[in-house]
Amino acid sequence: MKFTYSKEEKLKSQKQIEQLFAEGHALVSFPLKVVFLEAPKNTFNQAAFSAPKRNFKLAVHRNRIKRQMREAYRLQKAILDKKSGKKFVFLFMYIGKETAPYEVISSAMEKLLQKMTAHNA
RNA sequence: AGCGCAGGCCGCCUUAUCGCUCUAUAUUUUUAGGGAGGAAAGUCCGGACACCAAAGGGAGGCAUAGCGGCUAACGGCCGUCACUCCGGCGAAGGCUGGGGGAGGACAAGUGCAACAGAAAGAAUGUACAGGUUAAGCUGUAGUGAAAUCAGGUAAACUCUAUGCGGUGCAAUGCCAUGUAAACCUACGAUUGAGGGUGCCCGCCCGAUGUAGGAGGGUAGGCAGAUUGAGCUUAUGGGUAACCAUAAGUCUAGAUAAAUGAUAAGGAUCCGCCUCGGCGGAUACAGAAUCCGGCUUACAGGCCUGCUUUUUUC
Repeated sequence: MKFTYSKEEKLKSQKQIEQLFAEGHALVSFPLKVVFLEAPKNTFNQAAFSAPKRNFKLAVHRNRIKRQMREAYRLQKAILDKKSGKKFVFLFMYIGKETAPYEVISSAMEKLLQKMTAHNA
């Protein structure tokens, strides 16, 4: 297993994102929240990351949060692949009001991934 | 040397591991190299470029305002003068150093104005003198920068001169994919529906058309787009902004949006203190068509000029 996160693993389709909001399930592990949905047609798991402009006015802060979330996902996404070949789309959101150290984001991401694995098993 | 003011410059570094993106090279995932800023920000001016109707006339609106220069252009920059502020020298006239410097017109109209004063444009008071049938009718005193004499003010309306067409890369062109020349309603076919990126005129386009409804589909790629009023150095011209010539150089190019994450070490600053360590801090902030400016934010450090204080000679 490689710790990669390339273009194929980014969620881009606006249609899929709309569907995700409409039909997806949500899980929370502060300060992160994830919305996910099974996507049988996909050949990869696809993920997107967001930090709301309402809580983080500066682009620098939003960039940093998204980068840290992406890094945490990249290093720990192997948890998802242990089970069946089902593919999913995800949207990770940062719901905290202030920036957090990387360890906090990393451990929150780990919990989320394990919760999802349990939910889908 | 310290403090203050003004201006300019820099604005953390190295290594390792795991990743992202672009370009070459390989051709099946190797190898090599590039990868945020001085403000990338605010989107306030000016351009390049693109389209809108040949981008034409008018109304309206906006901007600028001593003089000279620079520039592709500007509301920017440079120089300079009137004026003005702070300091030094001098008895004084004045000389000198630094800072500010939106500064056309109040001889067209309208408006505004602290204090003093009876009164600052429909108001003529008090005292004295003159004068008359009578009367602020005349003069002086007093207030003030200014009193039937008019003055000040235009970053007040306004006037004058000059300039400005509009919209912006989500512009625009091409390729691919998909659907439906389907259905309903209204209007209309040269006597013109409707449209052409503010208004009026003019002009242009315009018929299997136009507008609306309901219900579907696509929302990918390429060009624009990263070589440009480019950057560095040298020489020459110019007080300067800047210009000319020569040589060298290629320096981000993403698109649900790369430029990162983690660890270790170092540097600078601050605090504690057992003088060797420990703890903390390292700002403002993230390219999106590209340039030239302006404005605003900024830990810490360096340089230059001036004022002032102290010490030494």
